[in-house]
Amino acid sequence: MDTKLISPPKSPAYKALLRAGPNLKPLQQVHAHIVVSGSHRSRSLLTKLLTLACEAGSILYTHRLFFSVPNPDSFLFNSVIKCSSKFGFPQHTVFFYHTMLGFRIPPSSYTFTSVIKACADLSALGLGKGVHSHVVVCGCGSESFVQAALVSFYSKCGEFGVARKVFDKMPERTVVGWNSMISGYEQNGFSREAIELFNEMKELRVEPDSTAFVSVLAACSQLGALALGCSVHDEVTKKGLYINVALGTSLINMYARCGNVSKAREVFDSMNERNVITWTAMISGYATNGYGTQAMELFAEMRAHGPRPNTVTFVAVLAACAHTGLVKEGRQVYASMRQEYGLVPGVEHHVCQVDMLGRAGLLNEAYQFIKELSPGEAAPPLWTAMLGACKMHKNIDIGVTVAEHLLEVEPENPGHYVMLSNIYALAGRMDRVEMVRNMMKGRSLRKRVGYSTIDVNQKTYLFSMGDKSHSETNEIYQYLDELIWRCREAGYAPERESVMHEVEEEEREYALRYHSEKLAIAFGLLKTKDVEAIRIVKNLRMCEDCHSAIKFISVVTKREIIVRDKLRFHHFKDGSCSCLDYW
DNA sequence: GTAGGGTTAG
Repeated sequence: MDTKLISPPKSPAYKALLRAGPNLKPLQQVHAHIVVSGSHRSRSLLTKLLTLACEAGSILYTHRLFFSVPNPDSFLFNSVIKCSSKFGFPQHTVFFYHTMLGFRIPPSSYTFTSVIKACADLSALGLGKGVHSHVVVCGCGSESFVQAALVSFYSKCGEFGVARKVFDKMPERTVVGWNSMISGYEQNGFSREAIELFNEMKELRVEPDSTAFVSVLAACSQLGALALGCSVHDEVTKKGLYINVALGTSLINMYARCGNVSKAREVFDSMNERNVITWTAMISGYATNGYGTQAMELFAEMRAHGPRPNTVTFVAVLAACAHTGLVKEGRQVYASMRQEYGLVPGVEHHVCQVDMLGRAGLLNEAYQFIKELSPGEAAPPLWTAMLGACKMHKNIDIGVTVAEHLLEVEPENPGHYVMLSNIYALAGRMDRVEMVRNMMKGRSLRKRVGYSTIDVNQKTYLFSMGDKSHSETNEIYQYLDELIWRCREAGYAPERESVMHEVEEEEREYALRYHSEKLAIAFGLLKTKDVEAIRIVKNLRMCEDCHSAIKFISVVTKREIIVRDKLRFHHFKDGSCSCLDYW
């Protein structure tokens, strides 16, 4: 018989607390009983009550309970520090930590782990450094739990070198220690380093757990590395790991962000537990891949039997409406945010609305929307969305006004200059184009360099515009020229080079035909078999000329081409694109 | 006579 079952019975009051659980009203009722029965002097009961109150989300009640105890001991302090950190009240954790020090109660490694986590949640670098010194003084510097927390803290504060230093000095690296560093890399955008470290860990015979897989899958998502992501999924399956919510969601996100939506849906359907994040990931996956209708269907299902949507869910749904031209639906969804769910739309939601109206050609309405929303100064992202719409619909007048305004407010943002110069180019005002370029140069603003990557035989190849660094450069350029020629025969008309149509900041001195995505596609076509789809990841948005050219390439080569750009996916097949040219 | 930590997903 299990010995745990014959542990001594708890007091009735304690059992009542357990029954109440982390629910405020029942807890307060039990509290009243405790007071009436005179057992409110019991530390143990109050400690349990306090942690449950905190878990219930009432930090106020937690404070009241804490200060009802005359001489709090280290046990009570550690409890309140731990639960406030765990249940999302990091600033209170710091407060209780300072109070503890004021009471001259020595902190332990248990105290430190919670406090460091709180500092990480607050991104409070200075504060955390102070705690770190204290850790060393107290002789807790070599505790593996404390070290893992420190690694995570430093990387969340962007102090990468320090995080790595702490990691390198760990005497014994638990899987959690590795995970801290791997996720640190991943969250700071160093996906390749994250994957490298993951492999290094396995070589040292540390078994990855589901958390490790979550991080490495996130790294694959960032890179758009489908083949690698699939092999990680295989590994998860072979290990027989249970697909918990985080792992499943991470898989969905990986497949969606690598362009394989149906596989993402397969994972979604196979999961035992799903939460808001899971649903949002799937909806957003549909939205970014151009499946607006499916996104709306899943959202309807979520409203009917899924978890309650939150503000992030609404960003995904509104983006789906904007990108698919579902104006009527978008208006309804936007209104329902407040009316049905009591959620307050934020800047991201407003941007989606402006984007939606603007793309649909309702420029005046979009303009009105911004004006009514912010009688004073509107947020730059709203004007940026408006500007995109002006360029799309070639509305030079509003476009120039908006762009000039943006240049005033954000003179450091190179994107605004590029947009303005593009609008001038559209209007044929080449003198103005030159002027804007000179302004940029004068302010020594650098444009972002565009590049595209493609994976062939598990190797990643990177191309930038006019790139000639590749060993097979001649072959690639020759093939691309031939390809473009075949496209022209099929009806492709390149954009006139005198008009700069590039959405992003690529040099116009280079011919449009050597944009990085075209180079990567040519390389992919040369190197892979006829049946495979070509998958490209681009760091910026695609220009209209490339978009049009790739449609023709998909016809003349009879290949499916999938391009992930900065914002979303383009699935090219038989001469059309999943974005329906509405991007 | 009270618990037990650090890492993870949109």
